[in-house]
Amino acid sequence: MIDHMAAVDSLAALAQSARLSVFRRLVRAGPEGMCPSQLQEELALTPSVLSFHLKALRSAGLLSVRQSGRHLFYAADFTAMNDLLAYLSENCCADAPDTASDCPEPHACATS
Amino acid sequence: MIDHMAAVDSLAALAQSARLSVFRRLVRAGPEGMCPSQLQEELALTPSVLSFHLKALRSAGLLSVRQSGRHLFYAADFTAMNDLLAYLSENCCADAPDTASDCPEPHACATS
DNA sequence: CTTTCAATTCAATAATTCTATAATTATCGA
DNA sequence: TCGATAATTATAGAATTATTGAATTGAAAG
Repeated sequence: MIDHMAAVDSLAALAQSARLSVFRRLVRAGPEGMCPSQLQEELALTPSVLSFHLKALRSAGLLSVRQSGRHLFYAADFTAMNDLLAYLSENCCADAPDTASDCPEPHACATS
Repeated sequence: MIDHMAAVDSLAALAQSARLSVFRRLVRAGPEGMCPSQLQEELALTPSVLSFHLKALRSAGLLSVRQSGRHLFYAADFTAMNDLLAYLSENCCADAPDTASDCPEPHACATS
């Protein structure tokens, strides 16, 4: 579902203050997504900084983009996010089954 | 439960190949944890590199340490991990409630 | 007390990543 | 077509982070 390298890339993409804010805003926004100008205003980022960070999130596979006229709509990729969350908790306590009773259940979030 | 800065720090700690391997190995190991010498052998890391990365994970609050004789035991902090997972999926699709039907359920993993 | 083993620290170098500014591409409406 | 808006790209300098190998601390065993 996701490999080690992809997980590192996703985590690196999220491991930056502005990018984490952007991603969380888009998670909140849902599948409709938002365009850079809205994000820019809400999060107080300059266009080029926002673009730089959107590109990083997109390269990591965490965002999808669609165009509508001169607006772009970025949306969180919920499958990618859920894969990442699953990867982090995978095999939780496999070597200590006695304590594994309340390990995390798999995530699932809207994809459409 | 976790704030923005703590989330960035945790993500940055995990966003590195060796560190992600160490963390996942410790997640698998459960609350008992493992000592650096075991990790070093299993993951093929030099002592100083391992120490460097363990320190980074510990600084981010993702690991706990206990001493036993001349061995240290590092263990994943499951509460910290679950807080991070929850932070990433928090308010998922809040702005698009129609599509939020299958948003992630909260995580919970062994802490003792 | 000396040796050995576990683990960390330190200093130097190498590599990556962030920010800011300026310039560029593309779309829409008058 | 021209001007304005949406967004990206380019580039360079600053800052952060990773790797290496040697030196160091500390506990345990003989």
